[in-house]
Amino acid sequence: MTSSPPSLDATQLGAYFALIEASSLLRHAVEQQLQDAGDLSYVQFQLLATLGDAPDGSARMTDLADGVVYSRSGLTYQAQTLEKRGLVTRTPSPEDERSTVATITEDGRAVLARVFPGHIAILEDLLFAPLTRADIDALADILTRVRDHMRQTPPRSAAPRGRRRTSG
Amino acid sequence: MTSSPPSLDATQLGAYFALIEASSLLRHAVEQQLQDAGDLSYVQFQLLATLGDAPDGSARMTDLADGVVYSRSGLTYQAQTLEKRGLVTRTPSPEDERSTVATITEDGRAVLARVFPGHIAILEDLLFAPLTRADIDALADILTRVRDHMRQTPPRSAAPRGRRRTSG
DNA sequence: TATTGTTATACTCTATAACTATA
DNA sequence: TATAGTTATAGAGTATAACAATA
Repeated sequence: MTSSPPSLDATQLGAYFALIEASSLLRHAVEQQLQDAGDLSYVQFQLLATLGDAPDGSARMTDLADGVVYSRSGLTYQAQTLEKRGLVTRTPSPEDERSTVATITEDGRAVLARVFPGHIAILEDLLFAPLTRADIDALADILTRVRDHMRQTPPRSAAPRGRRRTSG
Repeated sequence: MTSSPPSLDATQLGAYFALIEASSLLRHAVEQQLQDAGDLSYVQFQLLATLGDAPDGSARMTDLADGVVYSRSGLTYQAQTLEKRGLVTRTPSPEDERSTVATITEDGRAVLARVFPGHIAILEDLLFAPLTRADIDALADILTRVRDHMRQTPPRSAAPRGRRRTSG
């Protein structure tokens, strides 16, 4: 009874389920490791890593929220948590007084450094171990395209407020 | 030892980030749709879908927990929620009095049916739209291997009680 | 008026531990 | 004693709406 197109073929279904389950298992394992090694949630790690990757260790809250979290209040919550622990600082932006700039601290970088090795070890063990170099190349290529496409495609029920700013 | 390679190459990093971000965006979009169309969380959908897929619409709680959820109490919680809504029933197993068997109801199947089209539409739009047939084949192949590998690899800190083993 | 960010709040989800009951 | 499941409970995380301040 495949009336309309309400159906996927077996391969599509397989890709979907495997994607969800693999990412779910990976995420779970990584979260455990981050918690054990650095008392960090995954989101917190993403924030620290994003800041640590920036040239000056800083980023505007909005940009952080765009890349990592889905709601502004969620980011505020996480930033507060990190600030209480002294892993980031928040200061008003000199250029735009409305903006807040988050900056990773030395302690923040230290936590990041403490957490990285185990993080990478899990990726090696869980994600890359069963893959060939060609697999990894293909996976990166395919998923990068998917991600870029998803970023461009606005959510069905676009929030009344926040826009995805990739439209530039 | 073997803490030697505390670094990944650019392609590995790309594959990892793309995997996390793509699955995260997809998950988010799907959760939104499931919520809107059927007032279901993703886990609840997974439970219903698993039951709906079973020959008799039933499964033991433990088996459900193994596939979908990470803790028993979490499954109990979700099963209760679904039961309150009349989407599943729970009955003691005749074979093993310790076990509980969850069964999807007609209403449960109806919700599933109501939710499916939109679910599939999102997958088409977000996940498959930018991919060729060959991409999808490759993705399914690679991620299936990854998932199977992850399933076999036990979590680092195994819970004192529940083993994640499919020791059947 | 639009944008940036915070606060208050409510809610969902998850996990741990203690507990019951059956094998 | 080991397994299956529930309950109590506590905590983390998220989102919405109201709010304040700047552009």
